[in-house]
Amino acid sequence: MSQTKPRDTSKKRNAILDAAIECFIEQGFERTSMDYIAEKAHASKRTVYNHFASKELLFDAVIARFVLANEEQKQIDYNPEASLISQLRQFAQLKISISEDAKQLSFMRMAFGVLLTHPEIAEQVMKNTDKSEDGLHIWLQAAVNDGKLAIQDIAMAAEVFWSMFSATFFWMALLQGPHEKARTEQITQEYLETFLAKYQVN
Amino acid sequence: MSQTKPRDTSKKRNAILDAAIECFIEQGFERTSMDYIAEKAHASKRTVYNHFASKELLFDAVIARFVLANEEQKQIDYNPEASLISQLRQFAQLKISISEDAKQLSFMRMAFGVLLTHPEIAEQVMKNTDKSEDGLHIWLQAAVNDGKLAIQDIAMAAEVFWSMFSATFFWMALLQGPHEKARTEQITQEYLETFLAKYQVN
DNA sequence: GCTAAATTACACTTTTGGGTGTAAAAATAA
DNA sequence: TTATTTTTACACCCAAAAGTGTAATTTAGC
Repeated sequence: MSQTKPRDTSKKRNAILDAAIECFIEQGFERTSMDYIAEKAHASKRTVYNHFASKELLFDAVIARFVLANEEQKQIDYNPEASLISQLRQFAQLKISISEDAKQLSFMRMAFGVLLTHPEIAEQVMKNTDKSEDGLHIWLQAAVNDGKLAIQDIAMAAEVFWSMFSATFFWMALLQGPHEKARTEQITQEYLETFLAKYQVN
Repeated sequence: MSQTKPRDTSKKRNAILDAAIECFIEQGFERTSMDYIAEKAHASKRTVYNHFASKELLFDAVIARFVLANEEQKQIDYNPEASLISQLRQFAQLKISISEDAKQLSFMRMAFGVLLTHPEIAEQVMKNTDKSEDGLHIWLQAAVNDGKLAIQDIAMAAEVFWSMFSATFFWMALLQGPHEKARTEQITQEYLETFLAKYQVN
């Protein structure tokens, strides 16, 4: 009779994930060896493999954890008293703050590098990421209901909004690093004005 | 007396580049071996190394060649008779057509994957790419001169324009492949209207 | 045809790194 | 304490792939 004696192995597992995420950011996926991860995690390579059957699966777990840690939906509530532009600026700030966080940027750079290079991993990762409701949608709907914005298609308007900010503060930042502060504000202002020129009710 | 007898080695060199570009697209940079490139180029590995001292340098040459081949500046001339939106749609089409060209998209995916993963290569490549004047700038200036657009900062307006289309038809296409035709037109229309809402003179 | 340059075949070195097998040691629930 | 699980140390395997040295062979300019 084999009795199941499940123990809590999450400590080592987390130590390994911590080390892995650090290594991947520091050296990139390809150049990080499993030996090095083990060393940083104060674990034996064998233990790493006991927890994660392959480097790919370890990478998947790292991504999953990162997504989990950052999926706190920062919702900005619609405030009929405040100006539209100031509230929209807060949404923009969500994207901008990513481009200002060197650690997060490094992680994204690494992750997308891997995803572009390894389609099979990309597929795995995409499966595990459910597209959650965008906080901007809710805000836009509220502004429409309040008669301040005229939008036919909320999803489309959100796409207009995010496309501008993503291109500059995510994709470009990925390649070139963060922007200068003055320039960031200048561009943000222009994007916000453009968005409102289209959707604001006169 | 050593007489120089320089021969034309561009044939083999180009065959190697052709093979390399094909291999990199097909398998990605990391997974392509120099042996395989040599085989596809109908050359010996030694010859490959005689032309390109390392895999990195071969990659650089591939990028340089691709940039060269695609740097034909497609300029759309300003036409005071035609509608602004129809002319701007032609600029948008430049970006969109990239996202519809599977081969080019594959190449971009591979190239950016490498650039994100290998910062040292990225640096090399960036050095070799001079930022050329954007055709849109010229068009926008002409439209301003014609009194049809009101733009303070041409470069900024161009950035607004390209950021929207790049995010959707370049970066997203890189990850997700091309968009459906109907959706492409819908989004394009919305982006163009947004741009004109901001800059068109009433 | 002569000659130097370019190319080839091929064997070889070397490094790297993913992944495994195993037996001993450490940790932990009961 | 005991029984079971987890972890460790460590030796190994193995495949892939970058890059080199060399001598023979082909090519092309003159």
